[in-house]
Amino acid sequence: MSPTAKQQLSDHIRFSVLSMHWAPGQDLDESTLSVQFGVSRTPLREVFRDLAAQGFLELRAHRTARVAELGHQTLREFFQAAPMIYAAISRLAAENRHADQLAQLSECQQRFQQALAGSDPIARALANHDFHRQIAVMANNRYLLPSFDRLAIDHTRIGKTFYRADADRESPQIACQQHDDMIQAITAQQGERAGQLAIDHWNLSKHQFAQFVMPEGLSDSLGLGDNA
Amino acid sequence: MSPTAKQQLSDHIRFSVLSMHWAPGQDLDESTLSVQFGVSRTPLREVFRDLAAQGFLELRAHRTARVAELGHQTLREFFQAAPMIYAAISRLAAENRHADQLAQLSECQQRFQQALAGSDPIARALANHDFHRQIAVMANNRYLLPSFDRLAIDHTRIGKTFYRADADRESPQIACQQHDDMIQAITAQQGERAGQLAIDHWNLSKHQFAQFVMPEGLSDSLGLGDNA
DNA sequence: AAGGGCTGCTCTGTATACAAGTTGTATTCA
DNA sequence: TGAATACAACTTGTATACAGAGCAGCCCTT
Repeated sequence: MSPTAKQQLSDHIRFSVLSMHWAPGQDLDESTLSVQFGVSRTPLREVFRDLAAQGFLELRAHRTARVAELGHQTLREFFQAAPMIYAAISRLAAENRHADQLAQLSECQQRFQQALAGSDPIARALANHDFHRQIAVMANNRYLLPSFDRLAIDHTRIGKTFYRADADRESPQIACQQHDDMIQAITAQQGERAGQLAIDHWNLSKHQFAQFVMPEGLSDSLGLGDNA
Repeated sequence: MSPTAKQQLSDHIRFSVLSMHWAPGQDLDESTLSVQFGVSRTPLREVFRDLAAQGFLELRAHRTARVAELGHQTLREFFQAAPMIYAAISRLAAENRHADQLAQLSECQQRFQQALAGSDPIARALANHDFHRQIAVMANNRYLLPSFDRLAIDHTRIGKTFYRADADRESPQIACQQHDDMIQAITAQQGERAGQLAIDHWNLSKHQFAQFVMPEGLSDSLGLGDNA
C-alpha cells in the first residue's frame, strides 16, 4: 500500500462531501472504497472514524457509514452557532496570528479570486472554504477549531445547496472585498474590527440563503434577522 | 468478548484522564490495555481514535498514544475560549431545553451536592463535570458540543491541578448556589440570565485558579481580569 | 390476503498474523 | 573518550480471516 493512500482516501471523501458530490445521508460502502483505494478495511475504518469526528460522516453501530445529514434541525443549530464562532475565530486570528501565516492567507485569497474568475462553483466554494479555515488556524485555539470545522463543512454544503448562477451577481465581489478587509484587520491585529467584519461577512452569506423559499416558519426560527 | 468491554475501556480511560490519575503527556501502552480489558488491539485503537477526537488523548503517527498535554499554550487557549462557549451553551440550554431534560439536570445537581458533602475531591470534580455536560446536551447544538467537551475535559483537569483542601472553604457552596440559579434560569427559559450566570460561575472558577502563583507573566496573558 | 416469524445473505465488528517503522544499545572509528 | 552508525528488540500500522448482527425475502399461519 502506498504511504499516501490513506491521505488520498481521506481527501477524496472530504472533497466528495464538501462538493455535495455525495449527498447528505448517502451510504458509503467499506469494501468498495477499500478496493478502490487499495487499502484494507482496517485503515479505511480509521479514516471513517476520523472524518466522523470532524463532522463529515456519521457512524452508527452495526450500520453502514453515512455522509452527515443536513436537515432542518441541523440548519437550525447551524444558524444559532455560526455567527458567534465566526466572530470569535476572526477576533482571535487578529490577536494571535503569527507574521509568517499572513502570506499563506493572502495566497488563499488569491486562489479564491482566481476561482471567482473561473466558472466552476465548486472550485469557488472550496477556495472560500480554505480561506476561512486558514483564518481559523491563525486563531490558534484548539478548543474552537473543532466547532469551526463542523460549521465550515456544513456552510460549504449549504452554500452549494442554495447556489444559483442567475442571482447575486455582485455578491461574490462583495465577499471578495470583505476578505481583503479581513486580511487587513488581521494583519493590523485589530481584533474587534476583525470580529465585526466576520459578522458582516456572515450576514452577506445569510442574505443569500434567505433569498430562497424556506419551509413554512423556518425562516423565522433560523434567526435570519441581522446579527450586527 | 463482552459486548460492553469497549465501553468499559472507554470509560476507564476517560475516568483516568479526568481524575488526573493519568498525568498529561503520559504514554499509553496498547498491548497492556488490550489484555487488561480483554479486547484485541483493533477495537482498542478505535477507542483511542474516538477519545483523541474528543480531546482526551493525542495520537501521533508511529508513536505511542498519550494523554492530552496541558501546558502553557493549552491554558492560554483555554482561558480565551471558555467564557464565551460556556455563556453560549448556557444561553442556548435555556432557549432549547426540553421539559423532560430538566429532571435529569436536577439529578446531576443532587449528585453534586452529595459529592460536596463527601470528602472525595475527584468525585466532586466528576459530579460537577456531569452537571455542566448535561447543560451542554440541553443546549442541543452539535456544532458547539465538541468545543464544550474539550473545554470541560481540561477544566476538570485544571481544577484538579489547582485544588487545595485548605482554601476556598466557601467556594463550593457558592458554586452550588450558582448551579441552582442556573437550573432556575434554564427552567424559566431565561437565556440572557443563564448566560450571565455562566459568566459568574466562570469567574468564581477562575478566581480559584488565580489564587495560585502563575509562571511569570502568565497571569496577565491568560486574561484573568473579570469577564463580566 | 395480510401480518408475523423464520431463514439465508450481506455487511459490520473483532481477532490474529504479518509488515514496517522507531527507539535504544552496543560497537567501532576518529 | 566521544560520537556516529549499524543492529536488534519492540511498538505501531496493515491485511486477512472469521464471528456476529442487521435486513430482506419468503413461507407459513390466521
